Amino acid sequence: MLYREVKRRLIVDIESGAVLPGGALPNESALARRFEVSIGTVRRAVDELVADHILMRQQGRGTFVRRLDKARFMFQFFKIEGCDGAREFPQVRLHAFSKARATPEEAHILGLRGAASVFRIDNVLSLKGRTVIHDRIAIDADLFVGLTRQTFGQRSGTIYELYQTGFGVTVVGADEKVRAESVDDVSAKILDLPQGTPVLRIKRVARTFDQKPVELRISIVDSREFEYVSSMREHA
Amino acid sequence: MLYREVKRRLIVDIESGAVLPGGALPNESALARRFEVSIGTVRRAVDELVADHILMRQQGRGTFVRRLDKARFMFQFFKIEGCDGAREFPQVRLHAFSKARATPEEAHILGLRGAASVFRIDNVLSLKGRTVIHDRIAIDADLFVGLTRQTFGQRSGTIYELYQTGFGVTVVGADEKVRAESVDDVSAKILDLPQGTPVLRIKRVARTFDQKPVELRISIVDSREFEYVSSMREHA
DNA sequence: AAGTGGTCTAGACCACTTG
DNA sequence: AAGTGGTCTAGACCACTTT
Repeated sequence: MLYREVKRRLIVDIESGAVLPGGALPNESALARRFEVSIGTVRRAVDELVADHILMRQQGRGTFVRRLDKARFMFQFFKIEGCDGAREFPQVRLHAFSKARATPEEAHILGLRGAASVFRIDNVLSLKGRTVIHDRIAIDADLFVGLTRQTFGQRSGTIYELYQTGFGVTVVGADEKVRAESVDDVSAKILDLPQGTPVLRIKRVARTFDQKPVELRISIVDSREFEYVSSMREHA
Repeated sequence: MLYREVKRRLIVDIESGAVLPGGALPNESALARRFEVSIGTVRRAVDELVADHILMRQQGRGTFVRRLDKARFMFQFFKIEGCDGAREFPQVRLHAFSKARATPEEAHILGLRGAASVFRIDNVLSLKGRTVIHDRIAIDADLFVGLTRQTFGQRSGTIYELYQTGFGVTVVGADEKVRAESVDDVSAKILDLPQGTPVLRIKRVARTFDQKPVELRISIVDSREFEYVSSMREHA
């Protein structure tokens, strides 16, 4: 389990900002010397971080910390696609931004104390020019100090890229629970749906290292022309 | 990529029945001699097959071909759980069994010629004593020669275990697409739901080695008290 | 005690990228 | 040409299971 220790120390380097997103790690022999292990052990630790989508290797160039850019977001976290299988990056519009006391459920899921504050962000996402997703996001205000409607609205990349480069919060995974329900009045208005239309309700808990929850997101999806996809296999 | 070749040859052994589900592989040094590679290369091939849930290693005992038993089915393929996170093996009741011409969609998805036949199997699944899932399964009749309502109904384990031990078809992965819709009349009756209740409609394509599709399954899920869960991370 | 998989090492050689 | 990651080898030593 020596390689586990190496992996842990590499994660510390990433979390602490010693190596920044997009930046290169020292080469394998340097890491082997520093951690006093063989190159094979370094490789095994890096292998896992590559499988976790944390690092990226390029033969002949080096090993880099992956950025949570569009391509990766689409690949790892965006599971809505057209009924014909077409995948497309959604157009995102900020619908509401506020700071408020966490609800008991939010506090419980995000692991906050009772009196904590959260930022609440409502987004409306469009695919093929149609408004099909209504996202309600809640994040710990103490983890994203200084976040404002402006910094959020003016971000250049994905939301998770903003978390990562602006606040040092790297989302590494998420759990989702999906159910069918009749659209509520608020989402019906946003998605321009008749009352009672069946929609998907997706509850996502996004996590950073050590499975620590950092974001709660409820997505309401008009699934008449788009679907939620899930693949159950390891290697593609 | 030598280890890929070793992996391929191990898969041939499994598909051909040279090593049966539950049976042991030769030990690592024997495999290394047979394939004329080093033990490390054998290990890498086996590592991937273990990650794919095809093989299982037990230190001190050996390496075994995994059976598609309940435990594995629950872990890998059954994604419905209670809203409280409780997981339970469903009670399954055979509702209908027939053999018929494949519809164009079935033929396309399963890769059959136009005139092919399929078995159609309707199952009703219960959790916590409540009927919550209606499954409609279609499989290539030419792949499951000799399957009857009796052999199906009298199976001892899971459906996928029957495929594996009875017909040499090992399901190794699946893709699912989920949408919300109003329950149709047939499923409404089976699930005892009022007309128009929102339900999940899950379309699963189960695949064997080389991604070959072997089963098409439509599941209608009453998601009022149960949810579809999906995890987006590599290592647990 | 013998046999199995689990981990780690040390190094050779190759493929690719950069200057 | 020099430096990087990618693959494969050969073997030591450990932990565990079975006999």
